[in-house]
Parts: sequence; structure tokens; C-alpha cells
Amino acid sequence: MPELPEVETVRRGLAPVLVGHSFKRVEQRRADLRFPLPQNFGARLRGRKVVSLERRGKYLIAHLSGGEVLLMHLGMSGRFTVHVPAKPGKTAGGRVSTAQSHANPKHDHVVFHMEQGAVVTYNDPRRFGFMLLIPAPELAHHPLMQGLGVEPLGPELTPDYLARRAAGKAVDLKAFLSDQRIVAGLGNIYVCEALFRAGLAPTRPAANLARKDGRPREHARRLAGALRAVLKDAVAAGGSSLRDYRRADGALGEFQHAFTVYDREDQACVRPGCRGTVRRIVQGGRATFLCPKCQR
DNA sequence: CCACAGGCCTGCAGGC
DNA sequence: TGCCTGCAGGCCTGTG
Repeated sequence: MPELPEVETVRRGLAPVLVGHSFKRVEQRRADLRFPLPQNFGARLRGRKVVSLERRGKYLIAHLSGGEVLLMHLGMSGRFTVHVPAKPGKTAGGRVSTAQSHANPKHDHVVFHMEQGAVVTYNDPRRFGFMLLIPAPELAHHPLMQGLGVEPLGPELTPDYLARRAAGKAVDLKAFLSDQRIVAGLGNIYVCEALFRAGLAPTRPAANLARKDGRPREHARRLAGALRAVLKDAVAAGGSSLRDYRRADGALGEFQHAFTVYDREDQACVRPGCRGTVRRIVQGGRATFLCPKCQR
């Protein structure tokens, strides 16, 4: 389930084999993912160099020579696998990947063959992910980019920002934080985790963050701090559910072992001294996990 | 067989 | 009228 920490982990893994390198050949094994792939996708990428690889929210953005941008989203099940060929006379190269090693090859939809030999495979069973080619000047005005909220690990995520955006909102905190127009990159897992760290109930009205007087204002501060902390920790752990590129042994991202509430229904609250039990509720048709004793 | 997982868009209905 | 809100549904497939 790629959310910001997983996408950032993917970005860091892909950057060494993509940035500064050109596409030698691109295999497109089906016409569409969530959207149709760009017309003449492979031909348009061939020979282009990747100038930089950035992340914005859950999007990966590869700036290409020739003035176009490759905009990618992993949806729910998108994974990249990197295969680096052995150097002649050196130790064997290997498979270093973000993917489960048993990923079904029938869902390998796009394969990038790079000039220097790296092979980058995009696998996506559910095909909620996508790739688009956009003229660079249009990126900022693209509907998918337009209106994206602040980067939670950047300087713009402040208590004031949260309070201002929450003002007058009737939605609950779960929906408020899940809205990519407020904060870009959060998904179900990290919304649950951040609200636990902040000690705030997911059912609480977002508008309460906006009150300037007294304790409620403290909530916006706690929430901003919790969001930053949980995402920073998760990025440092290499994400939660993806293999870490930097390891040849294929160990899992470590953060899934650090979940405090997510997927822990009926288990004891991790907060020392709390005798509470993690509960699962449904909000907006999606599971929410919380400790009712810690989160008010 | 079924429910569920989750990102994100669309459509619809109700309220102010 | 038009916006905000909260639903449900759809896209997909693997898993239990």
C-alpha cells in the first residue's frame, strides 16, 4: 500500500539506476493501467535521459530530456523491481527490488531497459497505478497536480496551516487528513498512525483544530508534530510494506513492525500504562484503527 | 462463494 | 443557484 514513505523509498531506490541514464528500450506489455498508457509510449521514451526523479505526495515525477515529464503513480499494488546486470570481471550483480520476490510476472506491465544495463520492471496486479507523459510546462497545471496539499515533511506543514484549512470543515479528522488537497501523501495507514501519536480521535470534527483559544489549538500542534514524526520514522525504516532497494537480502521495509494501531484490532494499546484495546471502526467505507482510551 | 484490502475518481442525494 | 458533505460504486486482483 504505497503511501508517502513507500513512494519515497521507491524514489530513492530508482534514482541511482534512472537519473543520468537514458532509456534504451521500453517494453509496454498492455495498453492500459488505470488510464491508457501514452500513445507510442516506448518510442517516446527511447533515447531520453532521466534528468531528475522527484516525489510529490504519492506521485513520482521523472523529468526527461526533451522537455517532457513522466508522471507515475503506484496506485494500490504498483511495484518496481530493479535488476542490475553483473559487471564483467566483478562480483555478480543482483536483483535489488522494492517488490516481493514472488511478484507474478504476468502483472509485469512496463519494463524499462536502460542504456547502462539496468532493467526496471513495473508490476501492478490491480492496475490502479498509471504512467503519463506530460510536457514539462504543463505539469504544474495538470489536474492531478493542481490543488495538491502541502508536503508533510516540508516547511509548509505547520499547526497554523492545519488550523486554517480545517476552519469551518464539517468532516472528521480521518477524512480531513485523507484528503490529498490538504496534505499530500497520506493514506489509510499513516492517517491512523498519526492520529494515534497525536492522541486525537479520528471521529473528531476537523473544525476543532481551528479554534484559537485554549487547549484545542494545542491539537493542531500535536497533529502537525505527529504527522511529521510518523512519516519521518517510516521513511527512515524504508517504508512499511515494500522491499528495500538498498538491501541485497531483500529484507522487508521495517516500519510495518512499528505500527501502533494499524491492523492491530483487539490487541493491547502499545502506550505504556494504557490498558486500552485497539478498535477497528469504519469511516467513509474504510477501516480506521484507534485506541479509544488514548485518542479523544 | 464472499468480504476485504486500499487510492482516487465519479455520481448522486441531501442540507444549508 | 451552488457548494459542501457523506454516501455508494467502480476500477482490479490476491488472500483468507
